[in-house]
Amino acid sequence: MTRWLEDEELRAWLKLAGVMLKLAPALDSQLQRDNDLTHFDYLCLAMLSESDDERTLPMSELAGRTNASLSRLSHVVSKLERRGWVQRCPSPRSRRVTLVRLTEDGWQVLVKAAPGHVETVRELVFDELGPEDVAALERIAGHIVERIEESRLRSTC
Amino acid sequence: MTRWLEDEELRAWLKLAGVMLKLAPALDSQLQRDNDLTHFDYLCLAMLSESDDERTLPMSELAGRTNASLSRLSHVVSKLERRGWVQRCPSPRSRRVTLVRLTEDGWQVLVKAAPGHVETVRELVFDELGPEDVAALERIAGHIVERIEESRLRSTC
DNA sequence: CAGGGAAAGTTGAAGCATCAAGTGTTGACT
DNA sequence: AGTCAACACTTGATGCTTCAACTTTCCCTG
Repeated sequence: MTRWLEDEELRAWLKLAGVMLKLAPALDSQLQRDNDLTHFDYLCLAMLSESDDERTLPMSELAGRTNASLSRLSHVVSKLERRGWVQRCPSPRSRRVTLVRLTEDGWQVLVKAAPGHVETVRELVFDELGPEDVAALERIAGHIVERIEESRLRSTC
Repeated sequence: MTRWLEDEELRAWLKLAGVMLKLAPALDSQLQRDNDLTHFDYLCLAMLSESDDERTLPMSELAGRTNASLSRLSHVVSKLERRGWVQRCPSPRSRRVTLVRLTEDGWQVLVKAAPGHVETVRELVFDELGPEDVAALERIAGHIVERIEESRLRSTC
């Protein structure tokens, strides 16, 4: 008794799949070429830079803000730490959380990479998109993200 | 002289990034668990099944329809061929194209996997999305995909 | 028709992501 | 005070993706 997708839905779905399959590689490719960074690397640095306290966040918090699993984040933080852009340190609050801090070098890398990345995002997404489209995009994407989170909750209970 | 993103744009962008980072893994996870398939594996089988002639397509055509590089596709087709779900054969038209054909076994796998996958897509994306949202999604996603393709053209010329 | 360049595909290596299993830590309940 | 489940990670193995290099085949242009 499967409810198949309507024509309209199917077309929208194929386009959305196209975005998933093409946008991430496109962003990766620009950042990799110009700054030897993954889009996910960039996100980590950016989220740390925007945290209030000393550019520092607990692993789980950073995982939440970057939409990543703790495992994925741990591997990436190790890489960034090897490059000296980030530093792990114990939390004074609890011995099971480890804090990640953006170093000065990491901040410089971010400052250097940001303009090109933002330019790419503008070019691929926002240029020629009217304000009502931006609003619709935020609404729809937000809705999808919420549904995914709800569904994860349901499956782990 | 970087034109940074407006507040509205930034919020929309973070949500869209969330979709990229969460939706693909969510789809992969369901298909992997229930059918030992990647979302990209599924797309390949599905695109072959919908081709007119004998469930057969040239590699490049399939790469186009699945938004993948030829290299990525080649590796995946090798895997699917090992499992007996797909078969490579030479094209009668030209000796440099290789055709990929969906086998009966591959068709059965697709038939078995489809309901669960469609159900997941409904649950994560389309349920509770009005018709005008679906239309907006198609329009916006289509726009982004176009811009990515244009930008690839520009950079290879 | 000869050569050169582009197109179609394959391959191997390197880097990423995911999964499952592990360690230590904490809070809650008895 | 002791136990036990849940939390916050980390690690190593496996599989997937990308990248660069390569082969074949085709087309075009002089």
